[in-house]
Amino acid sequence: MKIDINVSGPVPIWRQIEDRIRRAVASGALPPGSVVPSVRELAVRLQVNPATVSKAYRHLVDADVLTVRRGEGTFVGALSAEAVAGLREAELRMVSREYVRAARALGATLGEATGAIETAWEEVNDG
Amino acid sequence: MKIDINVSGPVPIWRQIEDRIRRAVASGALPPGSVVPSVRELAVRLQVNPATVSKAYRHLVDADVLTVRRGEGTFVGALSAEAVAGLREAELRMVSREYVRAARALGATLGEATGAIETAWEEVNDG
DNA sequence: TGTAGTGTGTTGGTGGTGTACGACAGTAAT
DNA sequence: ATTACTGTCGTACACCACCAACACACTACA
Repeated sequence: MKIDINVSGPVPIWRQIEDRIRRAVASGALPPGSVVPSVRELAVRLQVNPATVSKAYRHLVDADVLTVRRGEGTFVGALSAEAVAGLREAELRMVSREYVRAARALGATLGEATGAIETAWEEVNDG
Repeated sequence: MKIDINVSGPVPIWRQIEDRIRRAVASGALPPGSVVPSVRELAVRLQVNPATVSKAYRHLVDADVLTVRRGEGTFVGALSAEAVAGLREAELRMVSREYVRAARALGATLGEATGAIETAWEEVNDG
């Protein structure tokens, strides 16, 4: 469980946390039923207020991704394998579309767009 | 010159405008020396305040992408062809890395990542 | 030559939304 | 009871977007 956030920039911290957790669940790195870092622990690790982390968790609870047992901790919900797979596919589709939109705006061809991905694939270190 | 913005959502309007203009310049749709829509005109078209557009333009001026001739209008700076190409490449590299980071976080393979791009390429309508 | 008119971008003041914080409340175990 | 953990509540602050008025440049016309 490794999370790094960008404090500056337009996207709120709690949303960054939400996205990371959601992706971790979708990827299988956080299996259903497993425990996620406590609000305080993650807050300390990210140099952030507990309430900020709590807000991200709450959104994920509303989306049925996490469940909270007060006084005990926060856990990944009891999602079926299909639900996890669907979550993953939906996430991948979303980021793909976003990238395609940007690439088209730059006047890139499909080959150029995928080529840029292959190049970036080497450069980006594993999370 | 066609711009659509998302009023809701976390990313500020002025930053959306900044990104669109920058990409238009990088793609060659807005050649060096050409005139960009006036602050007022774009403000009316986007249903937005002139000061908001002005803020976006000012950022692009600071980045040497645009130049302002007060009383006359705002123009794309006198960038060389290499500068434009560099701008385009930098932009493409940035969005590529962002996508790769997300795809890796989802545990996707390179083939799956590029495949998702190809799928999305068909679905996304041209800007 | 000067003066009004229309175009341009810019500035100070204001209201509102939402973030991130410090302090608080609840629960389990010792 | 007390301790140490959990998640949550009210609030100050920052930032965004709006509004109105401003400063500058060119043109038309008398």
